[in-house]
Amino acid sequence: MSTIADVATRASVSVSTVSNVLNGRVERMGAETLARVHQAISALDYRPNRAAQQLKTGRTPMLGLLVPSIANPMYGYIAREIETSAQERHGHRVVLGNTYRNKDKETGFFEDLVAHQIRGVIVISSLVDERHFESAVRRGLVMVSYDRRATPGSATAIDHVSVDNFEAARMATAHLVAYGHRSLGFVTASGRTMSRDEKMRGFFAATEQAGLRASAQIIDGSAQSQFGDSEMAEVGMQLAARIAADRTRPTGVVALNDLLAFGLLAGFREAGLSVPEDISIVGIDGLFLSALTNPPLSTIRLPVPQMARTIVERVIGRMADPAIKPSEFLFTPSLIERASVARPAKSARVRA
Amino acid sequence: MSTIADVATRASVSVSTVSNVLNGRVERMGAETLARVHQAISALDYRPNRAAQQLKTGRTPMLGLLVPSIANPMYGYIAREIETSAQERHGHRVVLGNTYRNKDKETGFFEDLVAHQIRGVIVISSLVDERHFESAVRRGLVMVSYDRRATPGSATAIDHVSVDNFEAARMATAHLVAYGHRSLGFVTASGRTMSRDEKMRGFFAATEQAGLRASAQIIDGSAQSQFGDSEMAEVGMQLAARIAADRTRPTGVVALNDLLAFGLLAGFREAGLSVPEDISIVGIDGLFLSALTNPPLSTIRLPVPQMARTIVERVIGRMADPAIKPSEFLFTPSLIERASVARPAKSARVRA
DNA sequence: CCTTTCGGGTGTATCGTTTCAGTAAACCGG
DNA sequence: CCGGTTTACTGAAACGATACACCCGAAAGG
Repeated sequence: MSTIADVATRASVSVSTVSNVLNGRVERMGAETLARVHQAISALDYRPNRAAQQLKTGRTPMLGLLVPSIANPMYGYIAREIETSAQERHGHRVVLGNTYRNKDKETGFFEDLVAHQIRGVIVISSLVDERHFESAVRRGLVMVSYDRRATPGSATAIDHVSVDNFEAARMATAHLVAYGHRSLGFVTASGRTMSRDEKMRGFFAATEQAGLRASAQIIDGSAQSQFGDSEMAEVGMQLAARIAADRTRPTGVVALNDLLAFGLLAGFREAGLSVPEDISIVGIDGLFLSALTNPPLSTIRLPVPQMARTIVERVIGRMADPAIKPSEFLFTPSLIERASVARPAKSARVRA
Repeated sequence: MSTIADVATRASVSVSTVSNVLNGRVERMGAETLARVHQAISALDYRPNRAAQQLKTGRTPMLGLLVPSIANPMYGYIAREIETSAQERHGHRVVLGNTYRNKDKETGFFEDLVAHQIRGVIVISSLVDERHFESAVRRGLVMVSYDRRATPGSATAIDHVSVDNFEAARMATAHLVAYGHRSLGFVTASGRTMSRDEKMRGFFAATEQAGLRASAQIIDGSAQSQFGDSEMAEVGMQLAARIAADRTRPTGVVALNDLLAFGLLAGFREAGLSVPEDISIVGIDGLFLSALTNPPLSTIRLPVPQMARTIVERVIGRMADPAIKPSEFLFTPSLIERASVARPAKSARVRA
């Protein structure tokens, strides 16, 4: 591998000069010198050593990206958009880590980032407790968090970009109400995250407004582990069995997310219930897979590409200019109507 | 951030001594000195600057991981296993890149890795042409490739670990044959990759052995883009429509992969065909999602965690010892019987 | 008592950049 | 033709670790 010194020698200039052209400081440089340097660079196929640059400048064009599990299709989707945006629009590479929603893993990742002098990190959907985030920020990380709102009251140094989860659940619930459902459920995994809490509030707000609050219920199931890929679908299957066995079950449910809805779909089928004839379901996320289920899943789509772009712009922007204050970005979801929602059966309507 | 010099000062020793304890060269060190150094390290909460270490040693505990699209659940699954194994078992972080099966993106990623002095890279499922791989290897990368066999004849410097794709397709086909199917199809996306070619060979081998070669057919559809997540499912839907319209259609098909099978499932339903009554499907991959489809998909499971572990061991191992020769690792898949395969209908059997 | 050996450390060049102060030559107005 | 600017570069000190060569005092050997 050739170094900047090799280039300098070959172009018969000083190392400084080569460095100057490398960094675009060419305003007052002789045209011929410039040409010689360029010529030497390409002749030697020279690329600056990032480690050396980084040691000197304290910067490196990399970002950290923390997800609960990259095997979860939703996180995979977001990660793809983030990586692509970071790379194509900002020339940054992405270091990925699975956290399995484990605090120690998160902390360990932050420490490694700091050791590598990677200053920007994107954290996807995590635990309610974010104290270890704050300490990472104090160590110099510029952090943006997806899918959790700022902790109210605490002046945080973290950007938050997320979908309006309250609104997402509200829309999903309202959709069910519009189809004549009077007995509603919100199906969720146990374990609290910010986004789950908000969705529950949205669900209750919608039922309240429809005067259906009394019969509205939260149905939640425990996942042994919490990281949310196949686990999430399994919870859905178990919960479907439980719901099917319940004689006073809701006629329509909104699922915490599409993956849980997939499990519900499978579980209801197994229990002999058909969707949407016996029970309606609406998911949240808008995974491409939701178009493929049987029946196709009605769901709430999140504007993932836009969110990803915002996320990346924020980290990079704040790294470049520390004066920028962290803030909160809320995106509006939209309803995709498909075939998992129908009017409730007459018997059910009577029962309710 | 404190440096090694700060630690040295605080412990009243030289930097060399601190460096020695950092690197485990403590055999002939005074117990008390050692204690003082440790004490200073934790008092200052010191961590070595990776950039400096890297500049000096030329190493960095990172790996590159290239996938066509991390939004594809199969690649997400593999990526999760790889990252976890690299991190937990070898202390390496993973830099992720989406290639969209684009040669320039791949090349660009390799160049960035070289610039960052990251010497190990894992490449998932790529184009048939691997000349740019060889040139990356010449630039010093230690590469292991997943899901493509070594190009026969060319002495390559790349490890190949993959599933026995021939066997996977053969098993899938044989499963259909065992259920009495006499008219078989292999459904694939257009665009050649190594693994696709092998699966086709396996399909033909199985039909041949069953004396069904004459009626066995390849059914392929073009994807506009090639990176394979929602695209792949869309191809499946289109192909399902085409197959449904064909009066001499096969009674059983094996799909290139589970995602394609999902598309097929949705497409057949839309076309009014039911699975497995009207047509049987078997997928390949064994995604957790395949258990959730309606009907649950019979498929060929790949031993992903084992493969991931092997992949990571190979990169890290070969980075540590350049004397290790690259080689090829083939894993055996296994059949998961679920409900998307049944005996063909009588009418179909007559027709065949 | 002098020389080796060895335990326990230390000094410093080096990795490949960046950056800022410095400088030599050219230019320019008076 | 002189002093001051400008232009076009150059020199060298960092950045934070590593590692090789070296060193010093005490014990061992003869």
